[in-house]
Amino acid sequence: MSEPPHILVVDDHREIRDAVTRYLEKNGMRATSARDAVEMDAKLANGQFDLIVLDVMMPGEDGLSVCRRLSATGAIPILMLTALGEETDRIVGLEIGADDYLAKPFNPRELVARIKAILRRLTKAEPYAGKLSGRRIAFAHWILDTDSRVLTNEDGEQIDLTSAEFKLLTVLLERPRFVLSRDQLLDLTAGRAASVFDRTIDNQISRLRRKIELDASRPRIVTTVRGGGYCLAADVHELS
Amino acid sequence: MSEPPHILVVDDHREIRDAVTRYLEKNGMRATSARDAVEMDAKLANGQFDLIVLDVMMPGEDGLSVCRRLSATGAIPILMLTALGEETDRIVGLEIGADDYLAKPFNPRELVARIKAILRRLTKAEPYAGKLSGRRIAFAHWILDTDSRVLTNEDGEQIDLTSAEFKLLTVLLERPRFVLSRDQLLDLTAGRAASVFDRTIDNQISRLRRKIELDASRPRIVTTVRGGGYCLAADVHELS
DNA sequence: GAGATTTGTCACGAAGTGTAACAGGCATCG
DNA sequence: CGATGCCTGTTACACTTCGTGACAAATCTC
Repeated sequence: MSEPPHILVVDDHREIRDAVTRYLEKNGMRATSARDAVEMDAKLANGQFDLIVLDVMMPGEDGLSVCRRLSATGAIPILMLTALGEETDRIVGLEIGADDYLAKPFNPRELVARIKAILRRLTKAEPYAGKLSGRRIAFAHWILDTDSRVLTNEDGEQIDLTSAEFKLLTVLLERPRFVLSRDQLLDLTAGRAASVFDRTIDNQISRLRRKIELDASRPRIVTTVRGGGYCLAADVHELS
Repeated sequence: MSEPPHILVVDDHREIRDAVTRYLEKNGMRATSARDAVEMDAKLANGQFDLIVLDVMMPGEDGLSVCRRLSATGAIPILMLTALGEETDRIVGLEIGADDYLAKPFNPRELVARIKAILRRLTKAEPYAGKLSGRRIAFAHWILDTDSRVLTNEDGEQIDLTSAEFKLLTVLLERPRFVLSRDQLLDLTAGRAASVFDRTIDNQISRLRRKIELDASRPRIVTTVRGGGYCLAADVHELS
């Protein structure tokens, strides 16, 4: 989530929708709103969202049903808005699948805090080395220990990687033989967007090659795709 | 938990304590109250409680500190009460260990709902690897005895840790492979916020490495994440 | 309360990273 | 085939972030 998180606000009351989206935007998030379940589905189909703020009481398909439906796939976290009444107990009680809920009337500040808490919980759940954490990954003539960030070759020679090099290599290793643009790499490694003439990735690739290629002037492991980006050109497999 | 759950309410305001305990009892729970951390400790020592409702702002040891202390053992779930202000973000941001929080002024009904939610969550899904409760923790080539604060390696060699080193190591061991910022580390170990150019954590990391790393100049157990913080890069498991 | 140990702060050198600049390579077009 | 312009690799350098020795303050021990 390098970009500001994108929140979809689903509520049938115009005032609430507007107030919430405005407040979220004021707090550095992007916000889109939908009036009901149908509109929500349409927007979900098109855009990429990080979280849904969902009102329970809605005409048409109600919030509980929507929540059940969405959480079945587990694809997107949900924060429910409820009128403080019987429903609260039900939402909490039934494990509908919402990640949190907030009773109306609520303090917008708390809404933001809880949204952030959910997002943080989710992103934080990912350890530093990503999916490869705690493993040993073999590729080309190297074995990477994703804990200690050390590369070992067949001769037992060891090379330490810096944080940036390690992160870059990890991102590549997770997608072998797949071309990643500089933009994607920068996003995936540093979580930021590239400025116009950004040579950061080129440089890091250069530094990485110096460490892992047999002949850095003729790279075989991390290859350049002209006009495209870079690509890890090797088989990758995990060791026990 | 076949018996009604027993809740300990810790708040320095008499009215809140009384109102909350009354409300909890009306909802089928047992409730006991404590005025401050000292009284809380006394009651904890005697009775058996299922959950603590803990106010952040208290004279004497404050709620954050108490929470940190209690959650280190992981023995009892905590719901924090906060004035909606700066602290909310901090509580949510740092992994203080609270299971949920509620902003004042709150609806008592919501308090009950959240308490029930926590209790339900806990009785249901136990397998949470985060907190360490065992007294012998194995990681890398070491075994840490959390009672005596002694590290033992495979050769039987023993190393004493100072309390700061021990606390730091413990905090890291509870979150293997997660990057913790200096701010978080300082907060979690010492319970204070970092001043602008605070090198306290750097130093403690340095001292810890000297004791636990094979080659302190090339750390493999506690790795540095540039711009991020530090990370425990090893498997951690409790022994018996 | 003196001495030992532990901990926090300062300072400075070392290492890592981003940006700019430039050089060389490759493609396109005439 | 040569000129032109874009893309990439690499060096150099500035700037930031880290590691750690030294010392002072705080804490513990006896």
